[in-house]
Amino acid sequence: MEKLEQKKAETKVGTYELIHVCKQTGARLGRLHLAHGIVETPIFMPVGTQATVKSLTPDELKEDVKAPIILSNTYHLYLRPGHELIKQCGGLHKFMNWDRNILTDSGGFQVFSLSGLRKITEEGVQFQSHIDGSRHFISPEKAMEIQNALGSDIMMCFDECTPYPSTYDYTKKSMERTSRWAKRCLDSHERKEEQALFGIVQGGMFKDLREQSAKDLVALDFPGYAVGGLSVGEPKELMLEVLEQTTPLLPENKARYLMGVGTPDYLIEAVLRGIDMCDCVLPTRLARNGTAMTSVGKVIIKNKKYELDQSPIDASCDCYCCKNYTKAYLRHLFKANEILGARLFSVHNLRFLTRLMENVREAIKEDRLMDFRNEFYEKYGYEK
RNA sequence: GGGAAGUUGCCCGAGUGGCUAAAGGGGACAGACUGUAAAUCUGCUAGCGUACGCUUACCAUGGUUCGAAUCCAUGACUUCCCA
Repeated sequence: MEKLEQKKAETKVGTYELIHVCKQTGARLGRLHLAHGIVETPIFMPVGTQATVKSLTPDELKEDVKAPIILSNTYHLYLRPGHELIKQCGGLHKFMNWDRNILTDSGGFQVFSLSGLRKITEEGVQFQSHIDGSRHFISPEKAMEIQNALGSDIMMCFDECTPYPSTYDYTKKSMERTSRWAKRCLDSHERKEEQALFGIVQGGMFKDLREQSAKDLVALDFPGYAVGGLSVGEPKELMLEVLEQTTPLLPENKARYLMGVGTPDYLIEAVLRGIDMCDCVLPTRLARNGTAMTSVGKVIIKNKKYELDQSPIDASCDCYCCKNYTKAYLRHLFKANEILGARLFSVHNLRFLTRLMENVREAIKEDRLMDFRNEFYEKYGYEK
């Protein structure tokens, strides 16, 4: 027992342990060693931008969803309540009462999504707060300082999520800057023993730029790598093509994280292409907007056809929502704008994706991920 | 019994002569959402037609007018005030 503890302490944070490769597909089953526990991969990570997975308690995330890791966000927590405040409150885990792992996004996505409010230079990004319009400057060093203060288990490099579509020239310039920023992030990261810093591959939809980006980042030897700049509006086929070309460029002994993907089909396709981790706001956002993800496709609960439906959202689901409530009742909650509806759907959608990944891991272990995929699509109503 | 105000599409409500099949809400119906500026946003809501369009529409009936939801008369109903 002592020996095991010792071994655990010696395992560097961010260490990826490859357990098995699916003989049918090449998909990876693994374990990611982090400061707040081991994460079995492939994994879907719920997003809790503002130090809360919207509408859910940590207990619900643990017991109902069964999430070992969640995301939070550098930019948002820096603006409100402020990373120094969170540090003074004992760090992000204590602050939000979450004792499992946290991955913090760097704010790179906000460079993309708040494009009307910022200006990018070599030094960093000048932002105007979306809350009060005040001006702020986030550099790679600043993003590291914030994430060090938050104390997340996985930190992300400060990058630019290149918009789609972008020209070759812009994408190249942006990708090269992201590479230079990655080096600066690595150099200014002060808590390497507790916090694993992941690099982010950019390069838009251009093969040679993806190659260059991967090469630049791999040379810096991060404990894990993300594929960024995908799922930003490009067609699915293009996205899968770029992903398929990008993951082989990443080291096999490191975790690979596809950022921002969250529909069941994208998750499965990502795993098939060698991805170990995904995150997305989609399940929680859909939940609040009244759409459930189910094994037979999505359910827009406000539709009239569910008015008297006495069945659960998903009969094959083991979540609290599906074990206790009918579609008719859930429809009523959403029509009446009752907050419980958003909560129950959030539990369900997150559990649905978490369970999907549990099943994916099981299928990889048994070398039948392609069969699983085909069966899943059959029921879900996707063409293969 | 006397006086005043009012009656608009599923509901509330704007509109006081042509630009009105009628603003704006709400509701209903449908859709979108992918490292969260989102419990948000979009479409649609008289009938028929893909559409130019046609038909029926602003309490009822009659009238004025080239033209009426809008002006006049009568009736019905609603609300308020005084007895």
